[in-house]
Amino acid sequence: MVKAPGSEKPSLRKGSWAPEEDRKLIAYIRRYGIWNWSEMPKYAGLLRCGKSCRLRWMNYLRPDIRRGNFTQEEDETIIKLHEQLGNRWSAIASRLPRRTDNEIKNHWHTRLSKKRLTKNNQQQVPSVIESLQETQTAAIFGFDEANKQNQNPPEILLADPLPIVPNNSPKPPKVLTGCTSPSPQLSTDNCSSSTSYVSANYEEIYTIQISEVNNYDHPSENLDELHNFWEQPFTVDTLCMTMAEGYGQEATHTDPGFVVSTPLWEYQQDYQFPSASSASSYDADDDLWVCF
DNA sequence: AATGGAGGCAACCGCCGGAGC
DNA sequence: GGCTCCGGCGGTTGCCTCCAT
Repeated sequence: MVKAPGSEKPSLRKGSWAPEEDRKLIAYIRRYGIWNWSEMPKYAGLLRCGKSCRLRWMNYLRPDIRRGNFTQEEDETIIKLHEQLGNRWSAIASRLPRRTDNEIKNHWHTRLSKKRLTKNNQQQVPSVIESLQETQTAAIFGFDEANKQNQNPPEILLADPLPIVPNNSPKPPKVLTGCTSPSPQLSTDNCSSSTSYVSANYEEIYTIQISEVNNYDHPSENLDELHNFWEQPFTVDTLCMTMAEGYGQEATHTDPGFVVSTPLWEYQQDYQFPSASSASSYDADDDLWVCF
């Protein structure tokens, strides 16, 4: 039996992700959201399995991930939670804002388990851990009154950064109602030194080229619309599609219906939202800033 | 400067549970 | 109830970098 030309499945790539692949994945998710991991690679022009894409996004490319060294408070929290929960890394990660289970797991195996072993051998119990067991850990999980600027936002502000398309949708939707990747001027405070090209080239990766988007084999895409979207510079205005845009209208961040979800806000903390004129408000239920 | 070992971490693998049919 | 698909999770692997020799 002879296979028809082109009928064979292309072999899937494995191993480290190239910057090009990262850009494609980010561009696609920013455009269409997450609708089906197993189908997504095909449309995004990636020779990767869906699981690989999901892992890459969840553990590395998501804009709301904090990277870099763990603080002592985080270490102590992990140790404490590990005592309570065991190896349930996802449960532990859910208590540590912006840290992934994979990162915590690696950190545990490479640093904390040894550290803990050493301490146990010395028959010592860290006093800080004891105090943590007795007191509320709000200072770790939310704002610290004494040092607000260096703390993570409250957990409630860290909603999923991207619109989720219902799984039963056979094709990506034409229009999204939100787009919340970070601005290019990311803080490098939390980036690890040089462990990965992504840390060093984070900004570059978020600069998506129009040609890459054009390569999407997407049946329902309007390329002109795509051109317009990607030709715009990265600004607060253009990073956020608006409800008005959903109906084919132009809009800016001051227009009624302008919506920005908090992950973007998180990266734009020096941005003056129009709330100063009481024309907008934060909707905690939907995790959005809305203009009126 | 070359090399080998150790550590760190991104990514893979296999399993499991839930949803849909 | 059984099957399939998909997403999530934890264990593990293997590559890369750093550092001591």
